[in-house]
Amino acid sequence: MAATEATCAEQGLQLTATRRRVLEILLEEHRPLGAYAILERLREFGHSSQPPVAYRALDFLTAHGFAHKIASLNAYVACANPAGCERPAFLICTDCDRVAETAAAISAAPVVADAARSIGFAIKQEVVEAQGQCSSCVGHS
Amino acid sequence: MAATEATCAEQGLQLTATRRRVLEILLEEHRPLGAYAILERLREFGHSSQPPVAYRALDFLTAHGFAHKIASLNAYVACANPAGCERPAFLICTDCDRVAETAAAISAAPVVADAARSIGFAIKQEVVEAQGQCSSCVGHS
DNA sequence: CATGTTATGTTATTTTATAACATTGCAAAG
DNA sequence: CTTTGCAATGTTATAAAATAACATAACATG
Repeated sequence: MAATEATCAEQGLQLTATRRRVLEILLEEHRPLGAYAILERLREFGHSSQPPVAYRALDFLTAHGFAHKIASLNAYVACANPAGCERPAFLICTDCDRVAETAAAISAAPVVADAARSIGFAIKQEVVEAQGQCSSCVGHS
Repeated sequence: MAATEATCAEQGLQLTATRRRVLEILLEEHRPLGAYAILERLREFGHSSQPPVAYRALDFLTAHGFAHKIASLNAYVACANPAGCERPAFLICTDCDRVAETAAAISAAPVVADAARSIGFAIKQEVVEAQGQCSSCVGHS
């Protein structure tokens, strides 16, 4: 949160009440939340709770790297490293729904990078989302 | 298609009319189609066109690796290598919407594999989707 | 104060996906 | 053969995720 505030101050970004509240909600739960789950939480705090409210805040947060969308879950998480977030990759536990975030430089997968090069594909962005079991859930099933 | 038929025969899977038609539709367009676009095409062929029809066929095709879901697009493509498909990765052109499929062994990204190992995360499946420009679209903008 | 810009509020709708239950077709067991 | 069970399909309804479109507010700057 502090890191996010600092970045916003530095770059002249407006961390408004709604945006801040959405980020706080994501930080409190440290697991992926759907936009409508976030909306419910917002409603508890007296904010307007129409879908665009949540989506606009999420657009802001994800555009600046303060939060990320997990495409395979249609859900959102706070960034684990807002100070220096680069090309994140996610480890999603299919048992407890928690998500670990790790850094993964672009084209972190050499096989993919090679394939891209060989067909002249210019990679701009990569979505890397691994699913499996986290250490607390391994063996529990 | 032949490869898919062979695999089904081998493994006792039923490539029924609807499932076959959906796969044909995906093969004809070789680009990602949304479930409702597929439904529209199905309707042209006199099939029932309620959503579950398409989703059930897609569930079958994706479960057995004959087609894949592109999570970042909420769309589906035919598998480019149904004979021996392993952990596919996708190169998605943001200009022309075409998708190239490449093989990417699990944990193809060493950075991610290392991170997973260090926190005891057991990877089962990876979603790797790169976005950028394909060779025909590079430069055109 | 007028003007432009950025953020919100609000209504409605679109797009994506699934729940739930009825029906059919077929193969194996009795 | 018939009935029992299963896999696939049909159908209705609804849930869940996302956006379009337009109105309003808040605020800095000329």
